[in-house]
Amino acid sequence: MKIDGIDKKIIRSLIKDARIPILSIARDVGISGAAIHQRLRKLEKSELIDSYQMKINPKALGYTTVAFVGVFLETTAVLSSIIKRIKEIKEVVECHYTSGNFTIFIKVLCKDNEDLMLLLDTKIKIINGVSKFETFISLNQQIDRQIHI
Amino acid sequence: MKIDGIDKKIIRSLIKDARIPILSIARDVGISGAAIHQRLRKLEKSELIDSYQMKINPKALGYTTVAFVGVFLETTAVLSSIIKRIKEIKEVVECHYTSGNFTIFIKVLCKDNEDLMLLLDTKIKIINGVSKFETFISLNQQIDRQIHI
DNA sequence: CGTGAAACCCCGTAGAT
DNA sequence: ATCTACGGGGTTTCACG
Repeated sequence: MKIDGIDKKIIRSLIKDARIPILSIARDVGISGAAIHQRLRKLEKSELIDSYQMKINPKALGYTTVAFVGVFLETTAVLSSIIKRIKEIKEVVECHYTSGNFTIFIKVLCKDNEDLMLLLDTKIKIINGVSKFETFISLNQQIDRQIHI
Repeated sequence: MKIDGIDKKIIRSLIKDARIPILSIARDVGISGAAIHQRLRKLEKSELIDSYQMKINPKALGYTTVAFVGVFLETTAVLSSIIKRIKEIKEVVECHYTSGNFTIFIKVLCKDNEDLMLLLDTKIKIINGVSKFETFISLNQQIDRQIHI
């Protein structure tokens, strides 16, 4: 998959604002709307474009606490059934199977620290196969971006 | 900030596909385009909507390794200057100031594990004030979603 | 890979309910 | 808060270079 300078400009525009009109990109770049359209179709088919998403601001919904939880599993634990249980926890936004100290690693959003404690206590701890976990609370997110194009 | 069922439908549509036409949402929901338009304006003003973003698939660019790095800082370290150095590393997509075991916690995307080793060795380790760090490689991401609406 | 034209569709606003 | 209507503009496809 090779992308040229024009593709990069299209991608950068749409990363900044996914709802920008193609014709507006076309004017910026200096080629016709039809050409941008054609390139976009190709980029979409190439799987370089995963999706176009509206991004919600969790703080506006009262979710002010971001935390990472490293989970240790018992050797007898069945991963797939644990993942299934974790998926049911709506506060979980990421879940990774990891090498390193932990077996799985999750990112959660909670309304406050008390809700986080409650979540750990009533939703994580009780999952069968979870032996222990370690929590890291994000006091401040300094960087949030996509891979550089 | 109170949102009703119609707002939720609008938000869910746009999380799934940020480029969907307002009129298409209108037909789904069963009210006019003008009404959807007005609701969207309100949602945007409320800061519930952070942005509309095209999401890139890093794998299509050859970035196959996802890792988290917990960094310990020396007590004398100046946070802001360290963050500044970290921002210059293009593979870093998230950076959090955390409570817990680590001082800062970052998420990185690399082409492969060798590139990750190189990054840790030549870009993280050498930052003034970094005393040590711990790496967790994501072997598989099982969940990637936004807060549930 | 690029173009412009044509047909179709959408957006944003205005004014009424 | 919703509607219809409208004018300006956007999207998509096409034949062609």
